[in-house]
Formats: sequence, structure tokens, C-alpha cells
Amino acid sequence: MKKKRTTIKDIANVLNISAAAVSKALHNDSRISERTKENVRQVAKNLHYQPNHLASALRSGKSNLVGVIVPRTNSNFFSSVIQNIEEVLNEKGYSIIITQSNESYDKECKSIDTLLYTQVDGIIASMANETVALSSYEKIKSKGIPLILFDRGENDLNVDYIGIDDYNSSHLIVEHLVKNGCQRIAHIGGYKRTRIYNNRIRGYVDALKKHKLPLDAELLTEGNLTIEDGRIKMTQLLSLKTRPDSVYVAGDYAALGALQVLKEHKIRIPEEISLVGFGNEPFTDMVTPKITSVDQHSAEIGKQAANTFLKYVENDSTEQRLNKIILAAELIVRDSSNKKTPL
Amino acid sequence: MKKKRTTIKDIANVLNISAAAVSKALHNDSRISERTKENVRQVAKNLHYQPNHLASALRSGKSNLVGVIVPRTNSNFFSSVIQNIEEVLNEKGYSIIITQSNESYDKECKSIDTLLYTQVDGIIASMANETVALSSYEKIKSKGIPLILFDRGENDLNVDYIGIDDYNSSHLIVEHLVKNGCQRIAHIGGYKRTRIYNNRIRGYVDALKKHKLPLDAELLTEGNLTIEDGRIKMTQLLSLKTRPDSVYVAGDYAALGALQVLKEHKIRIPEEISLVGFGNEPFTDMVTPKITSVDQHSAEIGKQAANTFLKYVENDSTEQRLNKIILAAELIVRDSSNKKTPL
DNA sequence: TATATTTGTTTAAACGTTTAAGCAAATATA
DNA sequence: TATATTTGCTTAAACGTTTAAACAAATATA
Repeated sequence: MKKKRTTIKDIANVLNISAAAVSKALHNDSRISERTKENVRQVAKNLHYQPNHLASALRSGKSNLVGVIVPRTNSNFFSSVIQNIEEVLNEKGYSIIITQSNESYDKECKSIDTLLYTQVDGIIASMANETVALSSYEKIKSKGIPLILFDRGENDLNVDYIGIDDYNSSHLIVEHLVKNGCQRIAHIGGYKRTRIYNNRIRGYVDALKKHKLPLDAELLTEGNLTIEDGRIKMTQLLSLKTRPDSVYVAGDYAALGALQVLKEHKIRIPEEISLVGFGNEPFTDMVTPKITSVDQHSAEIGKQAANTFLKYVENDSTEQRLNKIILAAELIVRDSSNKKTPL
Repeated sequence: MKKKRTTIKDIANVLNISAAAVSKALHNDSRISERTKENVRQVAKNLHYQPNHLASALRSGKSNLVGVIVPRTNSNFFSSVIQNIEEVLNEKGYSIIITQSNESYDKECKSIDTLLYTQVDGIIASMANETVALSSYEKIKSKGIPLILFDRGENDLNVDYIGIDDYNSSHLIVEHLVKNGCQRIAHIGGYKRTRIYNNRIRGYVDALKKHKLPLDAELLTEGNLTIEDGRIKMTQLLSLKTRPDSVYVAGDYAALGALQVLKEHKIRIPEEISLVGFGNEPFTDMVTPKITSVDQHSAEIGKQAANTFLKYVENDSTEQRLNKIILAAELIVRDSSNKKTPL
């Protein structure tokens, strides 16, 4: 059974002052005397007073809650982004509500509804793989609630976006592989409809051109980049008449699947086939051989996303518009592609 | 700039009925005519009405929000538990607020305050490694808010707990190692003050006794079970005059650290030293050799935790008391300890 | 036909805050 | 000393709901 909560009125009664005075004292209003403030703080402590967020949020129109939507928390990238968002926002008195879309468009819509219903002051999101329709996100904008996208974004929404330079990352990777003597570079990519994967594909294609390498359609695939997807695509690549001498996978999980298949086929890595992943998930450094990957600066992305949100609430007049922050990614070279490493 | 929200009153005005009628219509009250209900639904849709959670929660005293506190989301175990909690609770109209303690007692206290402030209807938590004082958790209880613990619990709080049988898991592991011919079994354990790790240690000690194996103090260590901790403890074990022939690590991350050290020392696994982890994190199946581990049934734990919470809100009279649900764990045997596997 | 019950609605208070406006007392300014 | 300003509070309304109580009209019961 619920115990009776202590309210601002209880404090007021004890001190024989008005509830308004108590409220102001607790907010350190300059028009309240030090003496009264001290008294209020004392009584509040004695009665174990805890402010009621619902009431204050309702009245003031500010919930101090920020919604975060990610495809899943179960990946180092996303959980690191979240942790950094939380750190920055907590500092400013905000709490975050995390929801997972599980890469499902349906779940994403539901999450958005829940967050709006909860009256969050803003939403920071990375879109599900499945998402193509934007009406749900438009709804957020139409309510005048700041929307910040990261990693998986969408130009057409005309909101802030923080991500890494996917196009250029592909260039880095191809360059690295070429330097290691690779000539026939395959790409296991994500779905083109997702902007970041599209950019990686474009970067891959352009980089091949730049290095005067032939572009072979059978070396370029699209998928959802799960471990299973990586296994399937790698198996396909191995069955080609002319196998690639290197594979650039647009996600670490798929890269892991590819690695498993290569090992099962007893193909030497990187001697016969070099492998590069994307995301710098911790396991890339744990498996044998360690997988070369691209670090996405998750901490920085989280901080920038949080700060972008804060920018809006601090001077609340600004209208939102397309504003991209693109961070340079970093190639972490490991055993799976570094032929010069002495064994 | 914030747009004006549609409220229940706006709908009432359009239809020339009272706000109360609208509220009841939306809640499908039996005393409202079908005709009015239909009208209300229609107008609500046209005006893009979205109920204000703050107002209804304030008035009804129910926020439909449940707080979840975990040491970190960045582990398969926790994120899987969370996902299952969310699934069960969403079904019943609850949303969850996830907070991470980062294994810090301080952060945990802050999280609890934030959750209470947000007026959550319940809290499902797994305690931080650091946590020894319980006053913060007592505060939850004293407010009459259901508190459910999982994995990392504490008897003294006298609340519901869902976890696996740690004591018996240790028996399973020791038994398995003995069957594989191991005689000198080391244990890299967690801190004894944390109940689950204490149980694993007790199980380890008792299992050694049961199998008439000598208990050697230098083979039993305590730590925080990070990768780094695993590295340190394994290095220590290797420097002993008589090395162990097998190591049971109470956490997968530490087991991974131990594995790294073993590989760096070119020690053959499992021939020279067998290795067993705990938690069945996905990477145990990714590394070489694959690490034997204990599955903790994260999905089941999440579901049970959520259902336990629901039990309280559905018949809200019940007082909370110590009530443990202990699930049997499952040993997943892999290469790191299975000497009978033909190479 | 008179009375009781059901149906469909309204009224008004309440949830716990915040805040604009008001006001008396104390202090500063002329 | 008279007036203006500042200080420290109070009053009352508001935020958007829910809900107990009231009530008129319609319908059922005797």
C-alpha cells in the first residue's frame, strides 16, 4: 500500500507560510529571505520531501526528460553513445529514457508515441534499418520538439545530424587494402536505402575508380549485416570463379560472420583474403585474427548529440533545420588486413 | 517555438460536451453512449490529439513508467534482460526508463533519486558491484514502490529476487573439469561482498571438497572481473610454483582477459590449462578457442522480473517480502575445456 | 400511474507544482 | 518628510487530466 507522500504544502504548514513561498525557496528565488530558505531546506529534509516531477513538469511545460531511440543497446557503439549522452545531459538536470527499436519500424513508431506521450523535451534517435516512412518523425517535428539524429539519419527530415564521414571511410579502407597489395576488393554492404550504407557503397565505388581498379558487380552485395548475413555473403563470394583477394564489410558483426566462414574454409587471413570491418566493436580486437575496423568515435557522437539538444532548449527560439556534424573516422589496422605484420 | 497542444477540452468544445465526457469516452467508460464515443474518437483523430501523460499520471497517481537500473547496458546479459522486461511491460501499457550505474554506488543513488522523482510505478534493478549500503534502496521500499532485484541482489532488503543458482553452477563447472581430468582448479572470482560471487565461491569450495580435491588459497582470487582484472589474476596464477591445470572465472570478460594472457604465453588450451567462464556472452563463442561458459537465461530472468512487478500492481495490497526465484543455469561446453574434442 | 432504476451527461474538485499579480512592510531616495 | 523602490511574502489561477457526486431524462418495475 502506498504511503502518503510529503508535498510542498506539508512543508508550508509546518512553517506557517504559503506553498508558493516554499516552492520559491526550493528554487532559490532571490525574493525569499535566507532565513526562510534555510528553514524550508531543513523541514524538507526532515520530512524526506521529494519533489513531484509530474506536477512540476505539467505546470512548467518542461519534463526534463529526453528520449533516446536506438536500434539496440546491445552493441558497443550504441551503448557508448548513450552513456555519453547521459553524462552530458545529467549534468544539466536532464534524465534520459532509452528505447530500443530492434530495427523494427513498427516498434520505432510505438517508441515515438510513448516518448511524446511522456512529454519528453527532446528526442535523440538513430533510425531502424527498416525505416523508410518518416511520418512518425515528422510528428515529433510538428510538435516543436527538438529532434537530433545520429549515425542513421535522413536528410529529408531537415534536422540536426551527427555522424562520421562514411564516404571518406570507404576511401581510407580501399586505400589501405591497395597499399597491402589487394586488387580485387569485394564489399559486403548494408541496404542502400539507409544513408550511411549508401555512402559507404558510393565511397567504395569511387575509391575503386580512383585507384583504377575494375568495378565488378558480383563483388558488391547488400544485406542487413548480421552475423548470419555476413556468413551468407562470404560464402557467395567464395563460390565465384575468381575470388576476391580482400573483403570490406560495412559492419563488424557481418565481418565476424565472414571471418567464421573463411576460417571454416581454412583460408589464410590476410595472406589469401584480407578482411576489414566497420564499427570497431570490442570483439574485433578479441577474435583471431584481430579484425581491422573503423572507429566511429561513439563518445564524441554522444556528446555532440546531447549538446546539440541543449543548444535548442537554452535558446528556444531557433527553428530546426538540416545541420550536419560530420566527424572524421579512424581506421584501426589489425591482423586481418595487415600483411606486413611479421608472424 | 512550441506549438499549442490539443487537449481534451479542445475536443469537448468541438462537440459541445464536457471535458469529463471526453475523458470517459476515451477510456471507453460504459456510461458513455456509443454515439458520443465515436464522435470523440473521430475528433481526437482529426485534431491529432495526444493524451498528456503528465496530467493523467499526476491525477491518477500512476505514471505507467517502470525504472530499470543496470550496471551497464553494454553486455549481452543485461541488454537481453532489458529487452524482455520491456516486451512484457509494453504489453501491459508500461514504458521503461533505463539507467546505468556504471558499477558506481554514487551513480546508482542518483539514478534512484531520478526515478523516484519521475514517479515511476516500480523499479527493477541489478545492483552495482560497489554497492554495500542499502539506504537508497530502502528509500524505494519506504515509499511503497515495488522493488524487484535480479542477478545482483541482497537478502537483507527483503524484496523479490530473480536469479540463477550460482552455488550449483559452480558445482556443475567443477564437476565438468574433474571429468576432463583436471585436479588443480583455480577460481578467479568476483568480490565476496556481492552475493552472487560469494555463492560461486562457496560452490567452488564445496565442490572441491566433494571431489576430495585440496583447497589451495593461492588458487582463489577476488576482483572486479573486468578484462584487465582477468589478465592480472591469470598472470599471477601463471607465476605460481605449481600452476593450476584449469581456471574457472566467475565472469566472461575476465575469462577473456585470462584467455589473452594464456595465448600470449603460448599455453595450449585446454591441454595445458582448461578455461571456463560465466555468463555465456556472445564473444565466448567467437574467440579462439571458444570459451566454455554458463548460460544465465537472461530472457527468462527479464520476463520473470517484469511479471513479478505486474503481480504487485495488479493486486496492490500485497506487502513485499523476500521471495526468491532461482533458475537453474546451464553449462555450455566449448573448446576451452573439452579435452575429448578431436582436433 | 407512481416509483425505482438505468443511462448519459455535467459539475467541480483534486493531483502537486509554478508563476503572474498583488500587497504590506521595510528601506532607499529626493 | 513625502515618495519611490526593494524585500518578502501571499493569493489565486493555471497546467491537463481523472473521478466522485449530482442530476435530468429515459426506461423499467410495481
